Amino acid sequence: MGEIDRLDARLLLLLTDEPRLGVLECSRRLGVARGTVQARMERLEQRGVLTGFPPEVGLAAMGYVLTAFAVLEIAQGKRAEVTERLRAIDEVCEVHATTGEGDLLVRMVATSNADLQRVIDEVVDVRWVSRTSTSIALSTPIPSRVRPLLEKVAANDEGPG
Amino acid sequence: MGEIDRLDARLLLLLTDEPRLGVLECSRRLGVARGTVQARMERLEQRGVLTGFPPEVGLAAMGYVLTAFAVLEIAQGKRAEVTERLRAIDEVCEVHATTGEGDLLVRMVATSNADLQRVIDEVVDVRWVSRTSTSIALSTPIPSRVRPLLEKVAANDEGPG
DNA sequence: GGCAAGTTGAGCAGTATGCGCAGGGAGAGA
DNA sequence: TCTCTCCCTGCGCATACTGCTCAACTTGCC
Repeated sequence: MGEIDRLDARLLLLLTDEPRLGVLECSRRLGVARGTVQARMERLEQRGVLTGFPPEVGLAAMGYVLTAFAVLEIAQGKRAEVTERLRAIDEVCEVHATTGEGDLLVRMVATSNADLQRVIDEVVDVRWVSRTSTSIALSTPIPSRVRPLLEKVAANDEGPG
Repeated sequence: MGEIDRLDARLLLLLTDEPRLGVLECSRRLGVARGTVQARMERLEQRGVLTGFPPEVGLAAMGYVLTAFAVLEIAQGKRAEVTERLRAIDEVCEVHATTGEGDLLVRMVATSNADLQRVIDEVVDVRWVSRTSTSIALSTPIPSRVRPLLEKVAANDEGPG
């Protein structure tokens, strides 16, 4: 089912490194026929492995130089309501529902300390949020990455490619 | 400097919705000349606003159905060492250095409960990690998004576009 | 043996890309 | 007001890629 073979992984790695590569160029680099690459990409999309090529936006370059995380505790059974309110806050960039001490993990961005204060206030003021704990991201030693997982498959001996 | 005008924002929104659009098609949709779109994209890349079009990989479809977050407390002054060790763990997908109770926020993935146990153990066993607190992501009500921030600019009255 | 799936190499029409160039409009400064 | 610069526009060109189709070959499996 959710199996990715070596060629799939090599293709994804190639696209990770040079996302604007065309199908033809990929086929040349991988040493396979163009149709094969086309077919692989279609299948990867169908399986939900390759979900698209969203533009990666550097928020810092847009002025959103601050990133913060908040852990929210919320009233029992109010997760849907709270997330809806959070969705309406532009600066909220990501929300996960989690086990453990907190119920929601929120990532948000802001342009300045004052702006961050405003955003945090908006988040905290959401109804049914009972307790919050906020941390500012000082740096991001490891930005979001998938490469190592792909490399593991690409290095595998099984499968063609 | 880090200013994005309305046209830039509309272009980024367009690419967010349909990332594989070509320059020509973008120019048609935005009602501007092709050269303009080319120039805008180059400038956005130079400024670091548009950093690329990385393939978005559905980890769940690849078998990594579990996501977990860990907050690590580490020994004073050992951030570099710890992040280097974390970097070597394939399943660690993201690390932020934060203020507050914890020092590092780690996002990791795994294929099963047993696998997650192994990954967590690897993370926790990193030297200089003194205390950890782990949460499993049950769902992701708001996946990583930038759209609202772009829309805010696109809706603005200032600037051409 | 025979079927199904995947890969290959080829071809074709349509279309996009990178590049250059001349002209025009808007804003800054003398 | 004149001038300079920056940006957008519209055009054209040669090259290259895309989506699609086809027949033929390999592989694994019933």
